[in-house]
Amino acid sequence: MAQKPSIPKGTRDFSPAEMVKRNYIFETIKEVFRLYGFQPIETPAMENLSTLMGKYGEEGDKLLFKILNSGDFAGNVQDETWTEKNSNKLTSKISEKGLRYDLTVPTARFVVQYQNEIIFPFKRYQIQPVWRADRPQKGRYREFYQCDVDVIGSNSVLNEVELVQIIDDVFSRLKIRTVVKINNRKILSGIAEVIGENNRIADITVAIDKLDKIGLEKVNAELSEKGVSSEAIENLQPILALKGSTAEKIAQLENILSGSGIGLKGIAEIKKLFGYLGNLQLNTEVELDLTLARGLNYYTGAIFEVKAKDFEMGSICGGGRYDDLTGIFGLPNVSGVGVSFGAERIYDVLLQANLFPQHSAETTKVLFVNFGEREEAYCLPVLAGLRKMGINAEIFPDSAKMQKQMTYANKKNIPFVVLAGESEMQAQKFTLKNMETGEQNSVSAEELINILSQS
RNA sequence: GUGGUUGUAGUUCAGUUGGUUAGAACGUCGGAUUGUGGUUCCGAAGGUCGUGGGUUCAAAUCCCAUCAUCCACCCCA
Repeated sequence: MAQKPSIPKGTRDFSPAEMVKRNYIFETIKEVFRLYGFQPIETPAMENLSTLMGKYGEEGDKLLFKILNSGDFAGNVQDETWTEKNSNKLTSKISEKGLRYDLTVPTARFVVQYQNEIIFPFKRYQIQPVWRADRPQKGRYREFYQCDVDVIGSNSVLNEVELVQIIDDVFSRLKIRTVVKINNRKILSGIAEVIGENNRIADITVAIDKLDKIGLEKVNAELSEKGVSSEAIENLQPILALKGSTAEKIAQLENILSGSGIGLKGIAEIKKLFGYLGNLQLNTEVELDLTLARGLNYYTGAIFEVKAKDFEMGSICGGGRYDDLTGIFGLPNVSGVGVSFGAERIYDVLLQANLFPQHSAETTKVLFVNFGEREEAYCLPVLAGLRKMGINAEIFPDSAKMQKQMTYANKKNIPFVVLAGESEMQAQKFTLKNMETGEQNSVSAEELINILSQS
């Protein structure tokens, strides 16, 4: 046996059966995006490293896949650069491109680059793979798809409302019961301000984020370890302990944050958002969750996270608002708000719950068994008629054994088989077999098309 | 980046204190069945035991190295 071929760690092949399922998710998501007026863009798999570096923090830079320069990349490097063995320095000499790490930064680049052509507010969606040189583990890959939908260039809370509607719409169609958790960065900033730790927002939010994971005590321990004063931690306790309905939480927070301008601004936004959402007939639950911080530190307003009920699984969708999306590329004061659907995790949920449709537009509906040349000729016009009606149909290309052809239909999960041999030809009929019930009928060409276009 | 796990047939895995020719299930192919699949029965093909070295009369089994894999942590989707 020759050496077994393989693919890089953390990457995957997708079989036809898997692609049918994946496309079901992507198509459902796209349909909903279009329904709200979003249009697709695509950007290249690779970006200039100058576009990517420094946008994801120090960790992120390490997790970027870098592309070796073409040609004689080593020739221009000075000897001392090699011998110094400083990877960072060396990298900049031999690599100037990298694989995209997410879709947000390329979109920001896109907006800045085409700012004079883009119609604002820019409502775009983008479904493409991204790459991270992370160490893969369960449910985490080095190549995976992101399904982003964003509105860029509008500060209106109406966008947040519509994003929640989109989330509701998508998961209703996929039949996944969800709860949408919402928070606001300004409230978190307000909290930091009120407890007197203005510039420790990052540490505080990261710690708060872990509240339901590691518990109150460990969060407090982590906070003091990070250098947050014990007084501030003390002041934080009533906030962490907030209970009750969203409306009740908001009322209490309004009180607590009365001394913080930014905090009150956040309250106002949240109030408006929940006010709108309250009047909509949503299937999903929506709640204010102050422990929701998300690691990304560029969010400045609303923060979203969607969890699947009935499943032990991380979030299946998340996002938020960032007020200065494009500033780093030289276009300040452009706000963006969006969410990203986690296709891989949604796939796992649908698979576990057996929620994928049995047959889709991408599977064959009917197979014609091949009995020989004369029979082939007899079948071809009907086959063409079926396809004209938009029915996926195929004929087995060789007059192989019947058993083999039936097995083929069975494995491809084709629901109908047509048998047309000598006796059928004589009677100008076709035998239509239902592969699920085993039942079969003799029908004319016209009836065949009628039956298949209706079932 | 840190810690651990496992590498045996296409796949999932057995394989005794080291001992003759390395097994099973599923899958594949063929047959029972020249026009009937998914359920039955019979048969066949398929392995340099991840790779390299060492210990031994003898290694899938013990030791070392190396590569790969999966899992957890950090972080994230």
